[in-house]
This record gives sequence, C-alpha cells and structure tokens, in this order.
Amino acid sequence: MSESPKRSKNQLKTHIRAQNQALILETAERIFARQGLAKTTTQMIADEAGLPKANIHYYYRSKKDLLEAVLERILQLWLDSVSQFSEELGPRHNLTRYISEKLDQSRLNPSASKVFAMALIGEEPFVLEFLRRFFVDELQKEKQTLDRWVEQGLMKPVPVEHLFITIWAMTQTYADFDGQVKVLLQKEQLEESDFDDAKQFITRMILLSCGIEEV
Amino acid sequence: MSESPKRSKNQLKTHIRAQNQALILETAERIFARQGLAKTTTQMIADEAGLPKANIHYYYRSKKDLLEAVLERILQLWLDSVSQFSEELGPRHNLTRYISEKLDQSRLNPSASKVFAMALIGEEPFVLEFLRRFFVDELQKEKQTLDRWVEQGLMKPVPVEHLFITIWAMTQTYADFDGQVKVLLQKEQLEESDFDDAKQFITRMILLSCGIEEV
DNA sequence: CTGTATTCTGACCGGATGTTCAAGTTTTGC
DNA sequence: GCAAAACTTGAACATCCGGTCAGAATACAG
Repeated sequence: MSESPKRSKNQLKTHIRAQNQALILETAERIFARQGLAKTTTQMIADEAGLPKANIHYYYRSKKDLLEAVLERILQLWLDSVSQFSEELGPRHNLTRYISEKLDQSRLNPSASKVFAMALIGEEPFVLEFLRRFFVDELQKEKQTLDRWVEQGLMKPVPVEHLFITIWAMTQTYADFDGQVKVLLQKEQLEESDFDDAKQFITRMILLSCGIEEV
Repeated sequence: MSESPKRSKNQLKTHIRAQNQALILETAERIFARQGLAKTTTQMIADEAGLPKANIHYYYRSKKDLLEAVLERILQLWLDSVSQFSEELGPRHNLTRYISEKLDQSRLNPSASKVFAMALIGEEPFVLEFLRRFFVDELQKEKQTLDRWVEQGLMKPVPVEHLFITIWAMTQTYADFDGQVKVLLQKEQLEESDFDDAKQFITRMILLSCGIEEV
C-alpha cells in the first residue's frame, strides 16, 4: 500500500481508521463467502488481512458486529448499483435492465451475494430486519409501477411478489450455488458467456410471462 | 451405507441400530436446518433426540460422518420421490408435474431442502460429488428427451441446462429462503395457497418459454 | 518538543465442542 | 442359561476460538 504523497493533516486524522476498516471488511467478506459464516474465525481474517487478531477486535468489538458491518456494506453497494424502475421507459426496458444488473452482480461480486445468502438461509435476525427496512417498501413501489403499466396495457397482470421472488432466485443462484451450476454446465469456471446465456433465457422467460415478448 | 445381506432370522438383529440411526438422522436434519451446519452441536442433536451425546458418536464416528449420512438420506428420499420424465406423456405434462413435485418437496420437507442448500453453498466437497454422480447423468437423459420433443415439434428448443438450473432455483427458493419469502409476502407462515400461486406462476413461465403454453 | 489521543499487539482466559474411553447394561446366538 | 456381541453412558480430554487487557508504539495538536 502506497501512501498519497500529499494529504492534509486533517484527512490523516481518520485516515488509518477508514483504511483499516475497509481492509477488514473486504477481507472478511471474502473469507465469510469462502468458509461459511460460522467456520470463519477472526484469526483467519486477521492473517489474510495481515493484522494481529486483537486489531480486528479493536475495530469491531465482536464477530457478530463484524458480520453486521459486512452485510451493511454489501447492502449499501447493492442499493447504489441497482437502478430504480422508471415508469416512462416501460416494462420491457426496465425488466431487461433489472435482470441484467442482478446477473452482473452475481458475476462480478459473487462473494457479496454468497455472504448475503448465507446470512439469509441461516436466518440471521438482522438480515431479515434489513429486508424489511429496505426491500418491502421498494417492492411496494415497484408493484405500483407495474400496476400502472398493466392499466396502460403495456403488460399483463402478474403476481408481483412471486415475479420478484423468482427473478431473485434465478439470478442469485448463479452466484450462491455456483458450485452446483459449474457441475451441471460441466465447466471449471463460469465465463461471461454463461451469464449471457442465462441473461437471455431468464429475460425471455420473464418478458413472456408478462405478455411483453412475442412467442 | 451397506445393509446386512441376510435378513433371514428376525429383523430384531438390526432393530435397535436401524431405529436409533433413523432417529438420529431425522433429528440431525431438523437441527442442521434450523441452526446451520457449523452451529449445530452434537449435544443439541443428542438432547433433542433424547440420547446421551456419546451415543450419537457410537453410531456416527464424527460430525462430518453424520452430516454425510444426513445428506445421503435426503438425496435418497429425493430420488425416490421425483418421477422420471416419460417421453410419451409429452413436455407439458412432464414439466408441470416436475415443477409441482419440486414445490411440494419444498413445502412438505423444507428441512431437507435447506440442509442440502447449506451444504451446497458451503461447497462441502462430497455434496458436489453427489451431484456429479446422481444428477449429471440424469440431466443428460432429460436433455435427450427434450431434444426428441423438439424434433417432434412439441416444444421449442431451449438451453436445457439453464432451464433446469432456473427451475431448481425458483422451486427451492421457497424452502431455502423461506424467511425472505415470508418477509416479501408479509406473512407469518407460508400456506399451501402461496405454494399454489408459485406453482401456477412458475409453470406458466416455463411452459411459455418452451413455446408450449399460449400467451 | 510535549502532552494527549489513537492505534497496535502479545499474552492470556473462560468456555464450548468434538471426540475418546472404559466400565456398565442389554440383546443376541446357540 | 451363558458367553459374546451390541449397545449405553458418565466423565474426562485436547483443542480451538472469541474476547479482554495492559502496556507499548505511533500519530496528532498546539
């Protein structure tokens, strides 16, 4: 790590803290995804981050705190990277983009997806809380948008909750269960083309079910 | 793993063993699903099964052995309960039944689904081995059947691997991530009607993408 | 430079957990 | 009915892991 040659003294005040926290969070996310939440030890994170274990605990009091911080960071990155539905662009464009962005996330940041899935499947209480706070309202908004598109005859009525549940399931599966996917595709590593195939197939399926795409 | 080849005299010979192993496996599956694989302790399993901890280890040398046995039992139940594709019944009937059976599994035996998903997401080595042994061949067979249906004009050509990956993803998500589903549907518990809704939506989507269902 | 705040870190602790063992009890084969 | 095999079980062991802490080192402000 090279330091910036010129940096005002004020910035240095919080420089160390921010840098170390970022290092710890990134390392922790990677190891959580690789080893599983419970099997990951603070020692592993410390070793891979090149810090003593006690230093990890200096920034994050407990392992649970650290996991929460990792999840919050993941959620923040997600919220920043997923576009909002924009009514005027219509259902075809929005759904296509949504699926594309979700699959890009699975491809480009599989660790984040996997950690979140692990926390969800283990029903860590604060993850369900996150979902309530961030996604339930979001879903309501998108539901209203879809309703208006239906009214305008731009698409057929669909069970919106199940629509999103299945989109998430399909797109996340390529990150969360990549081991399974690799076995079934008989590949050592998933390539961008595999994600493109999935993108095309899933998009077509969703658009068809919304009565947008022609058969 | 291997049963005694001679069942001649009386079944009491292996009665105790079989009964206790079944009890342990069922209990372990439930707790693995509830607590996660790593957080589950042999003590928990012992307590809930009403046995001393040392007795668990009498039947299963290590926790890893026990987990393997649980997974093998799950896989066996799955293979027994999922019907084979039968070419003469055609794609609509087979796909509809396949999706229905998978969702019934998620509804009626969520623990099994969840344990398997946990093992998969944690990439337990022997699970990937199971997949290779049991599902890859299976997928090949189903692919050939679908190919013949395509030739006969009963359905459109589809990327079969992605078709099955997405069907599995959608149907399993209702068991594996039931916490998430409950939050989004805003329900305390999933009812049969929720699974019926999912069944209808997913089936329609898959049939449409195969060019079977009319829009 | 000096004092204060922040960061670093080795050593340690308490508790939990998988596993073993040896001594008991029950069941089985004959 | 009796010896062997199978099963049961309390107790102990070795290990590992999250978390603490006191004091050293470093960065910062004035």
